[in-house]
Amino acid sequence: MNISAASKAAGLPVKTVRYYADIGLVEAPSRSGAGYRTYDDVTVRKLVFVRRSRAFGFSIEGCRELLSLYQDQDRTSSEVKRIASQRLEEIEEKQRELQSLHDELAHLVTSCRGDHMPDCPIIDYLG
Amino acid sequence: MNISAASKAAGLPVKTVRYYADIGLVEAPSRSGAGYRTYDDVTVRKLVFVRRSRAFGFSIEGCRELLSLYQDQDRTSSEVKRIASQRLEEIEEKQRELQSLHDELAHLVTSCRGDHMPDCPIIDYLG
DNA sequence: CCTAATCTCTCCATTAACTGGAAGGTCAAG
DNA sequence: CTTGACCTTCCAGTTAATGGAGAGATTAGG
Repeated sequence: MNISAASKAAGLPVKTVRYYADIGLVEAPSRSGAGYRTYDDVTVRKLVFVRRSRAFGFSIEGCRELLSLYQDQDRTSSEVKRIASQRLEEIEEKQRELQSLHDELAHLVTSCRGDHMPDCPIIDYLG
Repeated sequence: MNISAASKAAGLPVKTVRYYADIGLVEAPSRSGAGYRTYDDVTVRKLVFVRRSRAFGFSIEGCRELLSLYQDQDRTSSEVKRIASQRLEEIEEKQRELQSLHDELAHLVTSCRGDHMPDCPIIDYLG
């Protein structure tokens, strides 16, 4: 499988597929005579794994950790659960931040008349 | 006012204060004989303005735009409101994303037993 | 077999918004 | 006069890719 086929199979851009091998997130693929990367199904499955993990907002380092559990026959589900719970808490923290940001900004936007006059509670608040 | 005083007054790190002048977000401060930056109240107020705008998640370019409205006597509140509303929508979009992420991950975490066995619905989902 | 289009390669630069650190000059206190 | 705090510039690094140049490889059509 050349890189563009792997890219399609994994649902990731070609550049990203190369990048993930460059940083050692997945193993470097073997090369054809002309130096073309040749991907196998195992690596493609890891790429898919990384794509899904990234979609949950895991950092590359987090993906590295998850990948090693993915490949570890002796893992315990509690290890995985711990990592996922941690990420869940980060998401919840972010949600709280965003909520208060939202409420404050929404309040300001509501109180702004939005007319042709310069007076503006939003600007007043910021300044 | 030397940079550390301005930094404290603005509530921003010294490095950031320098940076904001470097990128032309606020005007470059005058210099003392020895080359020390000397800040005045007007610039400090703009730095505060930028800090608050950044806290709402406005990009530097967004801050630039807001700052120019801040200083524009002929602005209309509708311009400000438009920009703020736009940011509000971005926040809401982000909230929706985060919510579905949260729900999906929470579901997985809940369904994972978190014991000493390797079987794990989280890993299964990702792989 | 030739050519044009498509793939692929490597390497370098860029993005956003800072942050960290090195090497060195300045200033105020004791 | 020295110590320590403060200031300067410049360069590098952070995250996770992405864009592009320039060059080689492969494939499809004629």
